[in-house]
Amino acid sequence: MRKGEATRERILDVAEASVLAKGFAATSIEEVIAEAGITKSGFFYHFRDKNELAHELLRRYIAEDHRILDELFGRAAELSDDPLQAFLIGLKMLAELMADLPGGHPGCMIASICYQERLFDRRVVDLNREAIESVNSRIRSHLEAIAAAGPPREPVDIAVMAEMLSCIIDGGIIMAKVTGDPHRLVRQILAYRTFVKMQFAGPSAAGVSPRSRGVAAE
Amino acid sequence: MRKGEATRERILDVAEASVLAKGFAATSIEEVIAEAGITKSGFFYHFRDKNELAHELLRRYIAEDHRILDELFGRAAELSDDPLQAFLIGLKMLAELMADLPGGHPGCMIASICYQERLFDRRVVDLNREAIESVNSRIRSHLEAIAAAGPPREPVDIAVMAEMLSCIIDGGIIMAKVTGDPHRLVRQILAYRTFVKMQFAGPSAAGVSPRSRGVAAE
DNA sequence: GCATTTCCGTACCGCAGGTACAGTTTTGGA
DNA sequence: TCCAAAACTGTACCTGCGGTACGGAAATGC
Repeated sequence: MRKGEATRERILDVAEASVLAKGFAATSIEEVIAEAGITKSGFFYHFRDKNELAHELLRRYIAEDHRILDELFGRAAELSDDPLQAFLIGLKMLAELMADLPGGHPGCMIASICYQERLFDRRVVDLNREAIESVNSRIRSHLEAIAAAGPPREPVDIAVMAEMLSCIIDGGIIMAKVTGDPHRLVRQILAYRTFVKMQFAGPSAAGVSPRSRGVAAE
Repeated sequence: MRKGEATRERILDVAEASVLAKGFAATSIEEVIAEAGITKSGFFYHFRDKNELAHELLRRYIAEDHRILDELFGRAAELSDDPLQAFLIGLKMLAELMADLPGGHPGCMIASICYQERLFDRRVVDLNREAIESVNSRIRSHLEAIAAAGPPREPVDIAVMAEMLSCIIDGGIIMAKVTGDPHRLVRQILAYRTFVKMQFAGPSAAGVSPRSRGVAAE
């Protein structure tokens, strides 16, 4: 039971790296089992077929993603009672997290699957949609709390601003991977942070509502 | 000669759609030639191997991309002498162009290749990097002209703001594809437009430098 | 110590990428 | 009109991988 879990995780680790580097179709089971140190029979003991591998790969990625985001913005909320400051702190911590990844972000599984839609059954595609909407929803709730204290400087839909972070991250990952410069992703997240700050706490908008000065405010 | 070109383009059309929907490895030559109405021998007459297909696919995509961007911002520049207004007009036209795509944007070839790096030789990978830097450079030149007339409200590197558009587009395409809602890409481009407008022409920054009122200003 | 879990070995099928090469049709130009 | 080049077709073949099937062995936990 415990040993089985470990092997399963090892298979998923190897497969995830391969999928993000070569795509799902080019991720050969032979290569995965060779790197994971098992046989083909061992692989098919853990996963019925390749499609189930994809499903579990995505499920695990989403769970980890949610865990990280919740912990990150949870800690940020402990550092400031003001929703805006907490969100800005969270964004800065997110940027630092990305900066600390050795070799840069390996890639977003959601984006990878998105560009190979036709390979997967509806369960995987639906899960992918739910995942991205779930992240959007989490971010949106933060922005709604911020907007409750005062309207944005320029009229931009809160939902669109929430989606923008997902776009910035996915786009930033691509930018970083293509150019070979991991810092590009970090810069983009901080640029988004500037956008949020300007929308809700720009110098000329100060005084509209009581904004506490948090550690992330510059 | 002319007939050969047409067949070649037809192959590339079919292959491009398949690559953006299933990935490169899963794009079977058998399927491409069936849809293009030729034989396998015919395919290998035009392309030495699958890697050359990838290279030509990317080359064609980049050329078309540059053509569209140049024409779009070129026309925008004719509508306003002010760099900021021209850029804002260009962004709005870009958003409209994306909104008019039937079935939404089919996907970005650069992003697709990025998530399958290890499949291709260095020529393709290098071309991909040059392509994204080239787009960044084009956008940056516009933003530099804008910044020359007055500093941004918040200190954000012009290069980062230029890269941000690429990120927004690539991220927006993914968001639109995964959710099945093409309009999400349009909204993101317009949100980026708002960011640029706020940075260089916000109401509280007015009067710093003479900004002409263009048709795209709201 | 015993059942369950966790894997190994082997043998096999079908499909697609890719190669090789000879032959055929189409096309554009002199 | 003819001819050479371009633009394919047809066939045959090799290789590697996804996937199946099934029997058995070793490790694990109670």
